[in-house]
Amino acid sequence: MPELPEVDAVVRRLREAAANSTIHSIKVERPGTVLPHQPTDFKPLHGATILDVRRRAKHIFIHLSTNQHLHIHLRMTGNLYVLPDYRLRPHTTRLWCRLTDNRVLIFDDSRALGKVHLVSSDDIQRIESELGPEPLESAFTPALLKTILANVKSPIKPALLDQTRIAGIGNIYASEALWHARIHPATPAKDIRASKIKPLHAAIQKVLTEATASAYREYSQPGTQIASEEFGVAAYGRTGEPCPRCNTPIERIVQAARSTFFCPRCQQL
DNA sequence: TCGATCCTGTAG
DNA sequence: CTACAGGATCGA
Repeated sequence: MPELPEVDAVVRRLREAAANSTIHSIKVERPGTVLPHQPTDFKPLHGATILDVRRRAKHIFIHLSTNQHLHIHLRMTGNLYVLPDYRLRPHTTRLWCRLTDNRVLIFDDSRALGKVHLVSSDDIQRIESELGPEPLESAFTPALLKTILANVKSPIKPALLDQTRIAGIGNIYASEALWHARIHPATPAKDIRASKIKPLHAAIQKVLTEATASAYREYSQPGTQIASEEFGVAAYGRTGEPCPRCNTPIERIVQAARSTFFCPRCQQL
């Protein structure tokens, strides 16, 4: 279940395994995965070479020698990896690409919420233009964060999940960043004190940087399942457990239909 | 800005 | 059995 650090690790692993490989054939096991396309739309890609694999926020783009791109979003449970033979694919495989060396690129997604679309360079430009800045790039400064949050009436936690504001923060690391910055998740974004902007910016980068390093280590083994077990979670999923800073029991609330975890003592309104 | 929705799997 | 899951979109 990927957030940005896991997507980044998946992309890196895939690039190493599949760049410069040629697609022998593509099989769509579940048509809903490729909607609005028809499975037959992928036939012209047979024989195409994978030029590169990259990501923008949580969107993955596989550039093909036909000058088309596979636009992949893993959503909640998607995963991408290469196996030595197509017969080894799990039953939750939604689409797979057999490569000319007989290895197979698997799009595995148990909940089937993820998507694989065939797009043009123009489509990619449009998709990217609707996304906020990458939280780990140098353009994302405390000053920019301040601008992004100004006038935003919604609570900070759901605001951090809005990909048009900042692109790449997900539910776990939003909770974790707010815990590190000692900000209550229900604080209206525009009301975050100026003195808290820098700590929040630092917390976002710290959490994502550490999670990325952790995801790289976990995914260095081919075929590793998605999970961020090595990353040291402070609050997420720890309802009732003591806050690592002050021992107050962590609480769970629901915001915009997503779970939020926080320390009611360290993170006050 | 909220709730429902797309799906399946797993934990309690 | 029910509740919940790390995402995103749609309509009310």
